[in-house]
Amino acid sequence: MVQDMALQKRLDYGFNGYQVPPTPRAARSARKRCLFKRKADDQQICAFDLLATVAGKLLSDEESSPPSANTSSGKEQSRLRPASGLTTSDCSEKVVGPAEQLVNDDCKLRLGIFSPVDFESSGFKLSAKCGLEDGIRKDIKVEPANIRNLSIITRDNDEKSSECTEPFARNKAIKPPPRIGDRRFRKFLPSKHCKITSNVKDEERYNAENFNYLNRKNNFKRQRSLRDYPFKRESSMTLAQCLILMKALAVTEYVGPENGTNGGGLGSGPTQPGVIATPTSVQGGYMSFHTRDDQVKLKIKSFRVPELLIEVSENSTIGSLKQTVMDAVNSVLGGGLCVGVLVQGKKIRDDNKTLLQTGILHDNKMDTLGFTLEPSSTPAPIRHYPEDRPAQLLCDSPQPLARYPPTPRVTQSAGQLRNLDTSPDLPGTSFNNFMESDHDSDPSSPGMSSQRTTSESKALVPTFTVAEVEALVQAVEKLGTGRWRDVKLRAFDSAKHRTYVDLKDKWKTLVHTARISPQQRRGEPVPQELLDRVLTAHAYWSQQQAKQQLKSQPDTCLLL
DNA sequence: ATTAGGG
DNA sequence: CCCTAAT
Repeated sequence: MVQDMALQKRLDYGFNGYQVPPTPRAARSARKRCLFKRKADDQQICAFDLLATVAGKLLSDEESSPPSANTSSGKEQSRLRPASGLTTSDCSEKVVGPAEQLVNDDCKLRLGIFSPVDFESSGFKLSAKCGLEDGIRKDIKVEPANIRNLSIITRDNDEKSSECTEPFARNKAIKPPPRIGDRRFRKFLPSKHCKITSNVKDEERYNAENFNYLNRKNNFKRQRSLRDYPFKRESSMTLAQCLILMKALAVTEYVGPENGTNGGGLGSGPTQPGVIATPTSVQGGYMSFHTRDDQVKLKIKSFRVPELLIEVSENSTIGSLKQTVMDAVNSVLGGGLCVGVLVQGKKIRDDNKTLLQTGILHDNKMDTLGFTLEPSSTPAPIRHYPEDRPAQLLCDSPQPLARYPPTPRVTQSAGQLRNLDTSPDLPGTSFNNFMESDHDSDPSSPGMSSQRTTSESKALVPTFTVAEVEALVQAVEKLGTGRWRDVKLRAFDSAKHRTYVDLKDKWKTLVHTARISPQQRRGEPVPQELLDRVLTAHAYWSQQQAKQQLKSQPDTCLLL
């Protein structure tokens, strides 16, 4: 069948992501790896060097536009989008070998052309790892840049650090990452030891996964807290009040140019908030473009969602309103949006203009810089029925919703970020998204104050992102539906908060989602293409299973 | 520890 | 997601 061939093609994908071990077993082997690593320092190819090499190679191949202040211009951005279909495997497979081979034409093609700033501003970043188990292995991967729980940390030779024995230690003091967005990429850098850490505080989870009784205990606790979590008693609020509450800030913050050493960022530098004109309905998405040195550094705290029409009855509960807005926002996001840029209220249409030409300078006033989300095709009016979603619904799925701050907030995910880029299909394959936060205590302040609130307050993300779904689908396509542990290892090894049970469950719901009509679907929409693949893969593997069973018991099913 | 499936 | 039974 044609479909089978298509599937088979996809199944041929390889994968070679690096892993931060999420399971105890993997953690143990990681320790082994690390021990080895300590002894093998000399042979070890620095991950950073590797990156530098790749980047430098890419740059030197790209004579037309040397990196300069202009590199983040629209012209550049048009090239930022990695070729769709880029996967970790695509890269890492190419990457094994001497540095020079890292970037052959093929790989370059797949990677797209990155300039230094692109690594962070394009929404993707490169990272690398050296793993030593049986020989030297080098993996490069491309991942969404807004993944926060992974950082490359350069280290001196001192290996006393706990990096290996505590693979999940929070790295609060994230040292300034190697200057990725930097023309120094053209050179090799002095060898430093890089490590990739996960931002996850994971002792408890580690234990929980390790021991059933602990698991139970934790589950019990969690359930209690959820049950006891009172749904906000805002029900008396009028709809109008609520809408006021939901008004978005639409603030663009300008963070001054980075002065080298200080990796801090959020609090530093002059901030010149500017409000975009007349917000209508808004979701407080968050994303940030980080660039370095002479680059403009922006932090976009929210986007206006255009043409978002919502109809709700005044009798609706806050809960149903939240859900409605969520659904609406998500459906718009899922439908693909374009990002528009406003400077002084004027829309900049010329994508080829540089920031410089547009007047977006690092020392400029940023009070008039704005971004918009624009529907790529048609506005999606969304209507909702008054009481079809009472507040109890939220209690049914408390995790994602219960903690939403008053302003409905859609967590900016890798997948959504991609959507902003209107890139239709871009499988990120390694997911280390979303730091875990266990602040059971104070869900209150949505936080505008301190250094890290913005990024960390949206930490709790139990819902699967589109990018994760992509990875899951890809893994299942290759491995089948009966090998969740392998799926986990293959595609989610570094995503500690996804257990194989999660993956299995997600697959179940995916299959279900794919079977129902699009209208009945809720939550962030999964691209139809993915759902199709789900169905195809599911059918394929079901068939395989059936065949296996037939083989094992041929006599029980006799053909006529 | 994993897998399969019901709730 | 949770829970359980069966591997």
